[in-house]
Amino acid sequence: MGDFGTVSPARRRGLADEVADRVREAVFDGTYPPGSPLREVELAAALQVSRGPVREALRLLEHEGLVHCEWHRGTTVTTLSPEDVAELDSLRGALEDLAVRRVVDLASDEDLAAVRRAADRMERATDEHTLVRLDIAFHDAVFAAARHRRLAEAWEGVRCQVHLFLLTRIGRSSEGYLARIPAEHRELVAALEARDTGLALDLFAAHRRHAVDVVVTGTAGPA
Amino acid sequence: MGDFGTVSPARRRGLADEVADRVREAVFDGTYPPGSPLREVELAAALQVSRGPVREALRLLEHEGLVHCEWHRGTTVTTLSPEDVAELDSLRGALEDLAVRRVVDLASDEDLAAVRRAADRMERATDEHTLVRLDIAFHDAVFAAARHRRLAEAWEGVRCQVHLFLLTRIGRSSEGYLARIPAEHRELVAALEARDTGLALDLFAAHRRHAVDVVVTGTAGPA
DNA sequence: AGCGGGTGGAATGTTAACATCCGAACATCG
DNA sequence: CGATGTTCGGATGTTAACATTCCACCCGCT
Repeated sequence: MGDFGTVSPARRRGLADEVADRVREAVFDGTYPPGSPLREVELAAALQVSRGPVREALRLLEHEGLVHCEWHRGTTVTTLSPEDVAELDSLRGALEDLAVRRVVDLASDEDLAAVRRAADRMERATDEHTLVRLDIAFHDAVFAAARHRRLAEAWEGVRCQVHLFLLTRIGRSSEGYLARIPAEHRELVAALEARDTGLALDLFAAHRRHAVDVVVTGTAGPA
Repeated sequence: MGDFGTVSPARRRGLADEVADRVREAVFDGTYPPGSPLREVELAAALQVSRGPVREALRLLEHEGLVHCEWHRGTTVTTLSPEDVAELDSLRGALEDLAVRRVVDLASDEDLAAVRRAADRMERATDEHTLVRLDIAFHDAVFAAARHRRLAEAWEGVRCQVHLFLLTRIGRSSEGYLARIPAEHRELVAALEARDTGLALDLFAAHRRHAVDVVVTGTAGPA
């Protein structure tokens, strides 16, 4: 079952990455809602590390778009305006189109299997927060299957913001979310496995459209 | 002549940004060729600052893809393999396609004028290095005209690598470069100003193609 | 009351010293 | 003679103290 043949990278990470992970989780857990200030000394004290790694982590999170830093004014959790959501969606579309094309053209069967597993995992989700997490994980798998390092890095630059956006989505309308989303992703996987570029592109575009519609119109759209 | 009406942001930058600029320039000047190690203490001593800002600057440059850091092993200037160039080109294509579409659809006349000025500036270039610099500046102007903050940030993630790539290009074949490139950019501007989406997309694609062809085939292509 | 300037506090930016880690060269043992 | 263990040097990772900057509050003036 495990992926033998590809041993774990076993690379030692610095404290900064660890701190970044913790803060990221805290933001997604709702501990730090959008707009909250993230003071370096507080985080340093809470995580029992010095301010150096904390600073580094905050800069990393800024590059991920999760927080916003201003000179001598501190960092706050990003709040996404409707314009931000539009920007995010268009950029994500450009990246995902390329990813989908590459997956269809030259993804290995193991990569596709990993994508399918990520989709399957969504079926067993019980609450919306974990479903959002698994949703992001699914798209991570898609970008990983594209086998394009720089593309995956570019996705990292919007990944957390999409997560944030999906979080506001479940705040607006969670009706049928748990049932609808897994089915939608099943279709995406099917199109990918069928190696149907046009269909996959359309389905992914529709998938994104559904997400923004909920936030923009405030409803789940036409049933 | 100057752009009055839009006052300079006048925001104070930290030392890290200053250091990053210096190192970037040094890399593009050839002071640090690809593969060179960038030691924190050396840079700190040379720039008369402490290691803190230098570390921060190096992390920034890593996000720009200009250098590569490894844990407890130091940072080195990026060396682009042929696969890297291919990755770079495809990602740049995805970003530039979106940018071109947006410029055609909703760029102001002032934005287009700025793009044209950037193209005009290339005519007066005398040596290849400054031409490369102006080439990058031209594409900066295009992304700026797209009025899409996140897209511009994504471009920043490939910008320096494209610069690096263009530098290797002039190393391979500089024949007719000084005369050809400005003309090519003039066509790009014309297509943009004509608001012809299809033509602009094609010309930008061809423009990218020319660049990679030089490096991949080792010649300037069919005369 | 409204406004301008000064002041205090708190947070970030910066620095220098300490701890940790990796790699290469040398010595050692089979 | 080859492989393994060790040691040494240099670099990065981390820490705590110092300097700078901003914001909010308050005071005095008009």
